[in-house]
Amino acid sequence: MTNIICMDKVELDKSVNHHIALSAMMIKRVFYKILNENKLNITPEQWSILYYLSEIASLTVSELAELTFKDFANISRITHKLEVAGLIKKHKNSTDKRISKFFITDTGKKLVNQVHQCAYKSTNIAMQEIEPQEREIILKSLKQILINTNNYLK
Amino acid sequence: MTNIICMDKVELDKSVNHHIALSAMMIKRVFYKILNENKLNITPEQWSILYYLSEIASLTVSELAELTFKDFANISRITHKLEVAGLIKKHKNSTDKRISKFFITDTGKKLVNQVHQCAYKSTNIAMQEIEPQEREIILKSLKQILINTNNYLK
DNA sequence: AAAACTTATTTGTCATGACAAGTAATTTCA
DNA sequence: TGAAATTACTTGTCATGACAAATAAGTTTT
Repeated sequence: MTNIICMDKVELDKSVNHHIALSAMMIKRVFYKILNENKLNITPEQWSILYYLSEIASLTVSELAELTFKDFANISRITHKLEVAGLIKKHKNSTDKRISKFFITDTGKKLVNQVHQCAYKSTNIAMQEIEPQEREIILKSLKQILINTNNYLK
Repeated sequence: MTNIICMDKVELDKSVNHHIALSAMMIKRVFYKILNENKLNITPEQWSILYYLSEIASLTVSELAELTFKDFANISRITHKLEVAGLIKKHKNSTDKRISKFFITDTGKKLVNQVHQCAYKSTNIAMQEIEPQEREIILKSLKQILINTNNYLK
C-alpha cells in the first residue's frame, strides 16, 4: 500500500535527479583518473573551457560562461589558471577596456587533442551496455532538463 | 563527411557524459534555489546524508560513504557540520572505539520532511515534458553508468 | 608482548560551484 | 557635463570533491 499522507516523499533510489548527480560525480572521477594516468595536468572544467576556445577562436568571459553554464566568477578563476599554465592568452579589447578576449595557445591546442582521447575513453567506459537508441533518448531528455532548469532559474 | 583522421574527438554538444555533468549542475542549482526560498539551511549533499539517516536508524562514516558514493573525508566533514547544526548525533562504539555511529535527531527528522517537499518540487521542475517511459530508460541507464564507472574505478 | 599491518576516521590542500560584494569602464540621462 | 545606472569582470567566503597524509584503535605475526 502506498503512503497516502506523504505522497511527495522522494525515494533517492528511484530519483532520476539523484542518479544524475551520482553519475556526474562518478563520470568525473573516471575522467580524472584517465587524465591522471596520461599525466595530463588539467581538470574537466578547465577542459571544457579549453575545448570551446579550440572550437571558437576568441571568446569573452561572458561568452564562456554562457557556453559552459557556469557563472562569471568561476570562468574568471578558471581562465586565470589556464592563462598561468600557458594554455590560453588574454587580450584586452582596445575599444572597450572592460572586455577581455581569450585565445588558445599552441600548447593549449596540443593538450586539447590529448584530452580528446581521454574524454572519448571515459565516455566509452561510462556508456558500456547502453544502446545507441537509449543514448539518444538520454541526450534528448538531458537537453530538455537543461531547458527546464534554465527556464526556472531565469 | 565524417572526419576519418580524428575519429575519437568528442563533441560536447553530443556528449551524454557532458550533458550529465551540466544537468547535475543545473538540477543542484534549482534545488539550492528552492531550499533557499523555503529558508531551509541545508545543502543537497547534507540532505542525502540526512535522508539515509532518516531511512536507516544508525550508520557509520563508511556505510554513509558507500551509500552516497562519496569518500570518507567528505562524509566526515559533512557529518561534522550536521552534528554542529544539531541535525544528527554521533555515538562512539564502546567495543571498537574507531567506529562512530550516527543517528538523526528530532530536529533532523523535522527538516527531512520539509526537504522532501523541496526535492519533490525540484524533480518536477527538472523532469517536465519527459515521459514516464523515458524516465524509466534514463534511470535504468544511469544505474548502468554507476555500475560501469564503479567497475572501472575498482 | 612488541612490531608490523590493517581499519576507521580525520585533517590538510587545492579546484570548483554558489553567492555576495567589489572594481573599473562605459552608458544614460537629468 | 557630471551623477547615476549599467556592464564586464574580479575577488572573497564557504561547501564540497579529489587526493594525500595523519591519527588512533584494533589485529596479526613473529
